[in-house]
Amino acid sequence: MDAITLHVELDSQNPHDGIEGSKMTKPSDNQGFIQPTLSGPSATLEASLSLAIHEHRLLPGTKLGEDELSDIFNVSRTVVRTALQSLSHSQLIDLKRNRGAFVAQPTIKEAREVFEARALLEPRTAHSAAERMTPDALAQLEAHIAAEHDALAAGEHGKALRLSGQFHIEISRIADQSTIAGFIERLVARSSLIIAIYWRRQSALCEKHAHHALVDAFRRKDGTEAEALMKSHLLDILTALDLRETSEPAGNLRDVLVP
Amino acid sequence: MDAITLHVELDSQNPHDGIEGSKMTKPSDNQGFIQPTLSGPSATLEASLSLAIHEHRLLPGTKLGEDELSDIFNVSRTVVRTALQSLSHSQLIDLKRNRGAFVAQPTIKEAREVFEARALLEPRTAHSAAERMTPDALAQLEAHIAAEHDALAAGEHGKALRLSGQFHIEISRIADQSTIAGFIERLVARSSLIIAIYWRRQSALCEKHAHHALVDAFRRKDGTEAEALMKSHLLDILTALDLRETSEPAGNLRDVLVP
DNA sequence: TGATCACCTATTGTATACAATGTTGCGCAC
DNA sequence: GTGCGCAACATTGTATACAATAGGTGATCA
Repeated sequence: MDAITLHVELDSQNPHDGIEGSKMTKPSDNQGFIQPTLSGPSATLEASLSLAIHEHRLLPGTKLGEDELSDIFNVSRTVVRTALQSLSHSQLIDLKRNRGAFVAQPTIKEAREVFEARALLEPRTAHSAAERMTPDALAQLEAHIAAEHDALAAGEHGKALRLSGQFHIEISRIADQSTIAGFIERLVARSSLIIAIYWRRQSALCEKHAHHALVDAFRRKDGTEAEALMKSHLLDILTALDLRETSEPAGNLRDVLVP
Repeated sequence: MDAITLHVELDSQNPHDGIEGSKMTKPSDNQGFIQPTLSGPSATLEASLSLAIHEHRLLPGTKLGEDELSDIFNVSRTVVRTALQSLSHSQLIDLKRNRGAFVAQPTIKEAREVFEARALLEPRTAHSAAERMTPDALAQLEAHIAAEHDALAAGEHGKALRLSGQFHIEISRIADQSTIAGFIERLVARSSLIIAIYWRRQSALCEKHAHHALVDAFRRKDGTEAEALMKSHLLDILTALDLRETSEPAGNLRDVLVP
């Protein structure tokens, strides 16, 4: 039930390449990190891994060997370990002692918890954001939606998924609540893992409409409407997940075998 | 405005001593860590530092030198760095590149944000906890309040403060929302720093009454009442802080000098 | 006497070597 | 043939040595 091989291609020569594209086109795109926790080489590594996870190039359960990563990025294991510890704190990866690092596999219970927490934080935050909305912030959100659309049109589903998550983070940043924004950032990150595991719709993530509606509410500075829209948007995502207990990988053997 | 010397005495021989007392008497007392992020020696170090910060033996701004800590705890700097990075993620310490680790000094803005986040999360969580309350959990909370009382009576203000914060964490754990509990844990930790900096009442933290009232509501499984009590309790703490802008250490020099 | 520059020291950042642990595969016994 | 146990291996945990950087201190010059 674990340890898918590391099948994603990570640029060995210049790890910056992977993020440079989006960074150049949109200055606001800081790879999903509101407040980078690290600096120096390990920050680059952390960003690359985080990006790959957000874009579903690294799937839940994938083992992230220290030697493997240090080879790929041409840094020492010390740097790799620093980055892995950081990602472990963001709950993007599980760090098992003497076993190694694995891309996290949120359980169904954790998935529910994540969306309960989001339901508690994000609607109110959207309300605040609407009230504090400025022309600049609005333009930024509109540009963001356009980028989402472009990515989807180009068939870059991973990038589109990451951008759609980042949309939520930018809203929380506009609300000028960096503490809550940090929490939402973590929740969005885990949501990406949850979607990777439990998404059931055949179609791609269709958040275009919901995000457009939100921006409309923001344009009118209609906090109440934004709050309601965010609430239903989160519910939409949640209902598109298959969180039936049966899809769990049989953690409780006895319950499965003894009727 | 920074770098108070490391004046706290940390047991060098057996770092476990500091936490052993409360751990033995109350099995539920896991030093404030709901889900320990580290394991091994660095976890011990992390726990000791976290404890010292929660009990205000380590004050905001205190520099935590790597060599100093590795001497005190008889571990290598590698282990120390791991613990410091972990604490940095909890925002209990600031890690400044090439400068070192300092016990965090939340700004006034951050202090407000922390309590806004708590106001968003904790009342609803208390509501859930009340509905899910079991006799065991209730007994645990009552024992916790008794421990708070004992610590206060013994003049152990630091311990009392830590326990009063932990009370909130235990409530969130009873609500069976580990994700939200993790957030509340972080918020409580930062609240401890905020109290260390901005507390203005001469008297000690008088949370006895509020916590008792909460337990009463829990006993009756009155979620609505618990929610309201928690809300006003948080407001009480907030109003006991001196968050006037003037007490900031003059970050904006121009505003101060040019009338 | 004051300020500026350069050097020096103290401290952190990184790499590597060694120790410890978990896993896997093979062989042996039953 | 199956199950157990041991041993070799791969991988992570820890310690230490070296490199790099920032801050402080002293000297020198205006």
